[in-house]
Amino acid sequence: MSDILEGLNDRQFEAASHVNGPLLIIAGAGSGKTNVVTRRIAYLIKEKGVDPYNIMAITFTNKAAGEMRERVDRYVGMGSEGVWVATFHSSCVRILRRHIDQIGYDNHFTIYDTDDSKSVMKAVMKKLQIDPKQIKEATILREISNAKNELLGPDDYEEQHRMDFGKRQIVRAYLEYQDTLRKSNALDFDDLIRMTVYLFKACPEVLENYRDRFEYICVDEYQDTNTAQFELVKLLAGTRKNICVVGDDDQSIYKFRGANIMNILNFENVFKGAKVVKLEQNYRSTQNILNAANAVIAHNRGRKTKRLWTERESDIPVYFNHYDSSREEADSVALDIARLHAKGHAEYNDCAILYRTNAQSREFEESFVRENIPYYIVGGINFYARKEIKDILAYLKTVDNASDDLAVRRIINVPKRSIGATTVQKVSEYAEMRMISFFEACKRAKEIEGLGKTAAKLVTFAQMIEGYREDVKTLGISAMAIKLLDETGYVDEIKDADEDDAQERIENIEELMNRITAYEEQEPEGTLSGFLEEVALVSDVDNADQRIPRVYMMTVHSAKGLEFGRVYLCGMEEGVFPSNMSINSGHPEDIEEERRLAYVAITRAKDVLKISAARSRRSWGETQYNAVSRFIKEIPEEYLSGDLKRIARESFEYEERPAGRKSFNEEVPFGRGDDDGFFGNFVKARKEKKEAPKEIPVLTKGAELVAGSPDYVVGDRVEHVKYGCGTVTEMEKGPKDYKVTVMFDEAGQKIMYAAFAKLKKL
DNA sequence: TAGTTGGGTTTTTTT
DNA sequence: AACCCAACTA
Repeated sequence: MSDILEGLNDRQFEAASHVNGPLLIIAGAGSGKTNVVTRRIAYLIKEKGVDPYNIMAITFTNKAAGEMRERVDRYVGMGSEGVWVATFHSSCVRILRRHIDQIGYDNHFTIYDTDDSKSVMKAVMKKLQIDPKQIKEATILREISNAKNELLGPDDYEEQHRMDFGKRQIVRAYLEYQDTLRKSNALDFDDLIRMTVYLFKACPEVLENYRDRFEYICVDEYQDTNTAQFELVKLLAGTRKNICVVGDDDQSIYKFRGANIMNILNFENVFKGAKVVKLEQNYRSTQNILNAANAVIAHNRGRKTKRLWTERESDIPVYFNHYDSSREEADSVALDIARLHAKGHAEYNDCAILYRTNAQSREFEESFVRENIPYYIVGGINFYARKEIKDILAYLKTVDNASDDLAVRRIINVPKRSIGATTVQKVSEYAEMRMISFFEACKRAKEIEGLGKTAAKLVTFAQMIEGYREDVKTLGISAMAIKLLDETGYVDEIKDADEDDAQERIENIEELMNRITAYEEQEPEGTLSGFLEEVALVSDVDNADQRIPRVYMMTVHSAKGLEFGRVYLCGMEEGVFPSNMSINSGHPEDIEEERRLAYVAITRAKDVLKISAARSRRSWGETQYNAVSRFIKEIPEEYLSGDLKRIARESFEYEERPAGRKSFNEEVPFGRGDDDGFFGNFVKARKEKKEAPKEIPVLTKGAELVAGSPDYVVGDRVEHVKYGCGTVTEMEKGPKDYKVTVMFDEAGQKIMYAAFAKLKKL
């Protein structure tokens, strides 16, 4: 027997050693599925002589893809890079970049994110005079997204709803929306999948090409696939049907995004004769945690019955605390972590705060700032969704693809160039009439009537952009971007505006510059399109480096696929988790999805799980009083410590020990006194702390950039506002600025521009 | 054209 | 409470 599969348990071995024909792996949380999948790939290559080039592994997140890549490289060694490991979306982009011209698009297409789609829809509704009060743009976009996930293009959708007058407006909006995208040479997220399927169906020779290549296909998180993705996989699998899917029906939590749980439940019917393997041994959590998880998920119907078990016994119970307010909940969690950390019982990056909605992060953030605990919020406002980042990206997009009207219009007057709405309107009309892009119309502004002096400004703008298009070719992306930031005066404008978040916004721009240089470093052949593509497809979770010592806060959705030593599952209340929407929808299956979500949350914890709820919670202006979540009541009391009737103070009477022994702790740091005076005092005492006055970094203005060379050299120790201390390992003089590489003690290696980094010599 | 103000809306989750 | 947009004013 081969040593590639050594150390696997029986079930894992059975799955990993399967070679031909369809295979369904039902992999419970923490059952080592990535291990099984990657070992199987290694086994196919090394033992069965399969060429790495003939294997494809598809995931949902870049993070999962990255992990898989790493392990495949490790097990396979030489030649492993031939294996196609990518997310659904990036796989499709790769394919479309090569062949999309065959279905009438330009290969230089832009990818629109959710925000972009929203802007387009707004404009569409205005044009079609659809009243946003009658149908919300979000409703239309959701409907369009659903249609696309079901592979219905605008024409198919129109056909299907020909007689449906209630949907008349949506049909019109969809047609116009798609038309706008096409003119801008843009695809939205859903289009990436849909167009690839369309391409395969329209051009059999292209499909044939990929079918020949991908002899073995493996799909991760299969329970999250939607109809379009399923179709894509089916097309690629062809008649060979060497398809291996891995998933867990109990962790299907993306129905709202079109995921079709039937894809996994029906797999055996669609792929007759499929081998099915269940992985039920969990290598992550303690038995107590699994007991709670099993108890909750057992309340769902329509699942493939499965029961997780482990060899990890532990004395640490699952905690439940019922606080008086969400404020108290946040403070207590922060205090708990602060105390454990002070005693050396917990590392910050071992801890995660999980909640149902992003809005809940706020209170935790406040408490953590007060306690001086480093934290990181995953998701929420995506880094790339911030205004200043979107602005600069719009510049880059304009440089990359001038037909992207959305991007051009976003920046035409940012920073202020005295080009107002009236002018934009006139240019749009002109462009529309001549069937040219907005940018093209700007170039010809002199021909447009009634613009007066603004015409010259438009021409200058267009020339400036075209200048940068040349600059990318000669200088590269980052140097062009630096030049752009400098010449447009974008950063200056932020500084001059003197808003109190100026510092933060400049730091964000700095971070964007870091990411550009990082991209250039990683992909020496990289292009501007390539960078923008990565930006569009990389999410926040992908970037969250769990090795950095800080507490991680995120929604349960974002936490899927991750694990933490200590998990604080917060806001377990009726109306929050399960959400009001799911309770009131009238569809019992919506509650089941919430329950799966709760199951995902619980199974993130390795050693300690602390669940909490609050009696009162402020949410949009009003105080709400919620009952304890039904999911908590589904956990038998013997699995919980601190029952529903007891109160906050008891959470701190136990201090868990690494060995797992329970012991009483006399000091009650946070007990409720005889009455409720303590809470107000507590908050007041902490509020005193003052923040250091904000300092705005000195940067840009070409002169300063070139003149001031840094006061440090290679080998020096330096300090960075965000990354802490590190050693300079490399310095390279660029056209405008020094490019500095620093190895930070905690944050790892970063490449940055001296003017932005503001490094302090130590 | 740009800045201000008031009113209405918002929260489920995301590649 | 916070954000976004439209309408109004300078």
